[in-house]
This record gives sequence, structure tokens and C-alpha cells, in this order.
Amino acid sequence: MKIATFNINGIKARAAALPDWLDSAQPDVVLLQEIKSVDEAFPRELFEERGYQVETHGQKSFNGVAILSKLPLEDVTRGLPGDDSDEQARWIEATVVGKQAIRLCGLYLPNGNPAPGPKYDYKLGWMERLRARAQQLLDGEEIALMAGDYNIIPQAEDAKRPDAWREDALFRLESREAFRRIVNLGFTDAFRARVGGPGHYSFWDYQAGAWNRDDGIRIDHLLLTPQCADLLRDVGIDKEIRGFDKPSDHVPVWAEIDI
DNA sequence: ATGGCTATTCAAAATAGA
Repeated sequence: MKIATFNINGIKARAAALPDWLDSAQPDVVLLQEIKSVDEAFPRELFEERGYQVETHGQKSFNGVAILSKLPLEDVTRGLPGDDSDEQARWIEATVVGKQAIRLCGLYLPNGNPAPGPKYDYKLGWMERLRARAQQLLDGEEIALMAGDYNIIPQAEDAKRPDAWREDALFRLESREAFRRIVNLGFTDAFRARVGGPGHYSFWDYQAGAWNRDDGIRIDHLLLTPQCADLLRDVGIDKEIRGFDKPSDHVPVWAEIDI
């Protein structure tokens, strides 16, 4: 089963590029972030006509996550537990049954800039809630993954120019420590389990010719529980579509799971 | 880069992104 994460930066703006990528990459499941749409306005027919079931957790203008799946989605839940006052649409979960069941968590972790400040506090608080949910998945010994736009550059090798990001909410020490607290519970970064070294990015800014200079960062990740990591067969970053017409500033990252 | 681009929104400039 090919499972991808893709921050599309607006479903309306990606009404051509996203179906084009689906048709060529043929993922079984896609976890989408930044749909920037309410549920009622999401163009589900674009995906249903390609054989995908669509589940959204949308919000007006900003944020918003969704799941597309060729197999039925079961037990769908919306919103990251731990703060009933949080109105931002950044988390969705569902179960898909292949040979075995796998729990899929799609997430759009807060950017957090400027740091320090209230937005950064929100990011760190959100990550603490994420850690709690992650621990539950481990405690249940589930075949599960948490994938999405983490807005975290894990290591210097994950940025073309790490020094430019030192004080940024995506790379400052506190952010990376919070990310490691989650990974170190026992998760596997799917991409890094298979590919080492610098030069692998999932985001290039629209500004300043970042794409042409390959000035990117790796911030979209799939974290696997041990039971899921046992089934990991392949990974990839579909970098080339960043150079196509009307691209998102992110590209898809995927994992092939033997399930 | 204290923002060079893109997307969104009660439709013009503001907000957000990373």
C-alpha cells in the first residue's frame, strides 16, 4: 500500500496539479494538508471519480486536512485530543484495512513563527498533545503512522542552508527537541530509514528562486510505529512536480507499506 | 532579508505561510 503525505497549499489552487499527480503516482492513500477549504466546498468529485473515498476536516481560509483512500476509511475522527478550545483544523485519523488494519493520522503541525511568541507557544503546546496521542498508538502496539507537514527540520542535513534557519520556529533547538521527544518514544522516520545524507527536501519557498537554486528543507514526514516500520518496503519524495505548472510549495513524500 | 512569491478573503489591502 502506497501512502503519501502532501501539503497542497489550497485545494482550489491545486485543482489541476493534484489530480495530475494522483494519475501518475497512483497512491492508495493520501494525507492532505492545507486544503484551505470548508468541508462543503471541497471538490470531492475530483477524487471520487478516480476511485478515492474522501474524508475532510476543513476550515475557512486556513489549515484544513483530508484523507483520500482507494480502500474504505473506517472510524474517522477529527481534531487532535487534549484541548477542546483549539479550533484549528490540523488533525484527522482513520483506519484502512488491507491484509491487516493500519491506523492513519494526518497532521498539519503549526508553523510557530515568529518565535518566541504566542504562535510559538501554540506550536509547542500542540506538539505536547501530539506526543500524548503518539504514546497511545505505541501503547496499543498498533500498526500506525502519523504523517504530514510537521513544520520541523529535524537536522542540519535537512536544509540547504541550515544557518539561515537557526532562529526559525522550524529549526530552533526547542522545536527539534520537541520533535525528538516524539520520535524517541519509538517511531521511525520512514524516509530516513531508507535514505541517508543531505540534499533531500520536501519544501522550496516560492520566493527568491528557491526551487531553481534547490534551496529547500525537509519538513514533511511519515513517522511509523514499530509494528508499521516492520512493514516498510520503500520511500520516496516526488520532487519533480515542484517544477510543474502551478505547483504547491511542498511536494509529496510517500512510503510503501506491506499491508 | 525587516520578505523577493502565492493563496485567501465581504474585492483592497491584509494576513499567513516557512
